[in-house]
Amino acid sequence: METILPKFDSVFSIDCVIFGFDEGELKILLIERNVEPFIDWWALPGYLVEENESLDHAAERILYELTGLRDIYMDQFYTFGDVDRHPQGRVVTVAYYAMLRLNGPKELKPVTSYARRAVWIPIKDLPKLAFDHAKIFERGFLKIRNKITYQPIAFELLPEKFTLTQLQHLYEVILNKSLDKRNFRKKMLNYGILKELDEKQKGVSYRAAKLYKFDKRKYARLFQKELTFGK
Amino acid sequence: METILPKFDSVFSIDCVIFGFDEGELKILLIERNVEPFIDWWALPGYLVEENESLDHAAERILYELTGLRDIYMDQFYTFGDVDRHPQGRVVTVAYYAMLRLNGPKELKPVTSYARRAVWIPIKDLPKLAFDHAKIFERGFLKIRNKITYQPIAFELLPEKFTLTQLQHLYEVILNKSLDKRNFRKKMLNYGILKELDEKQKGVSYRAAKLYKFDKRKYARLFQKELTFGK
DNA sequence: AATATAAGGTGTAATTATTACACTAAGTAG
DNA sequence: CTACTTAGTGTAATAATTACACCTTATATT
Repeated sequence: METILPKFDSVFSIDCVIFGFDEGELKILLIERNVEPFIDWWALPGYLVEENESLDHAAERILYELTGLRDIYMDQFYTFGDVDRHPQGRVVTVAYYAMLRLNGPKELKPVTSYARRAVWIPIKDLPKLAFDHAKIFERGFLKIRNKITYQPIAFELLPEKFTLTQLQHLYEVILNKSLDKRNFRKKMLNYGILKELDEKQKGVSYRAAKLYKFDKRKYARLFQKELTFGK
Repeated sequence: METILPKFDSVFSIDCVIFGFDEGELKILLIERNVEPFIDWWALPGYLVEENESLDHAAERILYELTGLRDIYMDQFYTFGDVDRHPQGRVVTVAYYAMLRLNGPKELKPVTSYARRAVWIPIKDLPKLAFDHAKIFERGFLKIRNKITYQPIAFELLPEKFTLTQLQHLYEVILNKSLDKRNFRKKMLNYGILKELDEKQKGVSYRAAKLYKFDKRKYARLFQKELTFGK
C-alpha cells in the first residue's frame, strides 16, 4: 500500500443517490448548488469528507444535513476517480445510495451552506447534473435495479404499512417492466417476509386493499438468498 | 459535492486482490513489504494513486508492476475509509480484484520499491496481513463468490483450453461446496458459452478429457443474465 | 335503492429449471 | 491382459416460473 504521506494535494468527497418513492414515481433528492463550481446547477447531495470521520459517517452526515433523518439504510456502491472530474483539482468521490420513505414536504431546506435547496425529482425527468453526477446516478440506479431482484430492499421505500399493489408498482417502476399480478403476489407471499395486518387502506374511493407489514426477522433469514423476477 | 480544495492532507491508494488458480487451489498474490509502516509484513499489492492517473489506471499499473501483465480483467469492488486504517495519516483505499491465468513462476520479482517480493499464496493459509487488508481480502472474496453464480468470470482463471472437470473444480473451490458432475456439465454446456475442441488433454496418466474453450461472443450475450448454482 | 366504477383478490395448467442419483467407457500403467 | 483412474452419460421426481381471466367488494353517482 502506502509509504510516505501525502504525495500531492488531493481530497475526497461523498455523493449520495437518495431514492424515494412517491405518487407512484421513483425520485431522487437533488440539490441546487450555491457555490462554485457549477453554481446554480443541480447536483447530487454530497460534500467533502471531514478529517476525522469515516466514509460511512460522512455519508450519513450528508443525508442528515439534508433531510434531518438518521439511521437510514445506505450502501456504498462505487468510487469515481477520473482525473478531470472536478474542475478545481483532484477529487475522488465515493458514491452511496440510500432509500427513504417519502412523506415529508417535496422541497427541503437543507442545513448546509453549499445547497440553496433540495428537491425530490422524478428520475424520468432529471435535469442536467453537475460534475459527473449523471454517470454516478446511472450507476446507482443500475445497482438498485440489480439488487432488488435478489434482496427485498424495496421495503425501505414504502410506508410501514402498504398494499401489495403498491409494492408491485414499486417493483415495476424500478425494473421498468410490468409484472403479473397473480404471480407477483404468489411469489411475494411465499417468501414469508410479509405480515398480513387486520387493517385496510383508508380514504380510497374504491374497494380498500389489505395492508401488509414487512417482517424484518424473516427478512434477515432470506438475506443472502437470491430472488429473481420474470414477466 | 465539493467547494474549496483541499481541506486537509489526505491521500488515496489502490489495493488489489489478485486471484489465481493453480494446482487445484485458489490463491492470491501477496507482497512482502519493504517499507514502513508494516515493514516485513505480508500485504495486498497496492500503492498510492498518482496525481495524473485515474483509479482504474492506477490499479492496472500496480498489477503491471507486479506481474508484467496488462489488459487483465479488473473490477473495483469497495472503498475503505476508516479514519485509523493507516497509522501515518488519512488514507482512503479503493479496492480492486483481478483474476489471472497462473502459469508463470510462483514467486515474482516485482519492479516496485515497496515490495521485496510477491508470492502466490493459497487463500486457505493466508498469513496475517498489514493494515485492514484481511478485511479487504474478505470482501473481495465474497464479491467473486457472489459474482461467479451469475457471471462466468471463472474463465479468467483457467488456461485457454481446459477440461470440464477443471472448470467444475474451480467452481467448487470458489463456492466451497461440491457440485454434481452431471448437473454441472449439463448446465455449463447449456449456456452455450463453451466451444468443444478436437483436442484432448495430454500427459495425464489416465483417460484424457476433452478440452474446451471459452466462447467470448456468446458470453457477451449472456452477460447480464443471472445464472445460479445449486448442489 | 340501484347501478356504475375501479381496484382487490384469486387458481390452474403448461413449461422450464433444478435436483438426485450410478454405471459404463476409455485410456494409462504395470 | 488386468487393474486403476478419471471421463462421460440419462432419466425421473420435484420445484419454480410463466401465462392467463373472472368474480368480489367497496365507493360514488344517480
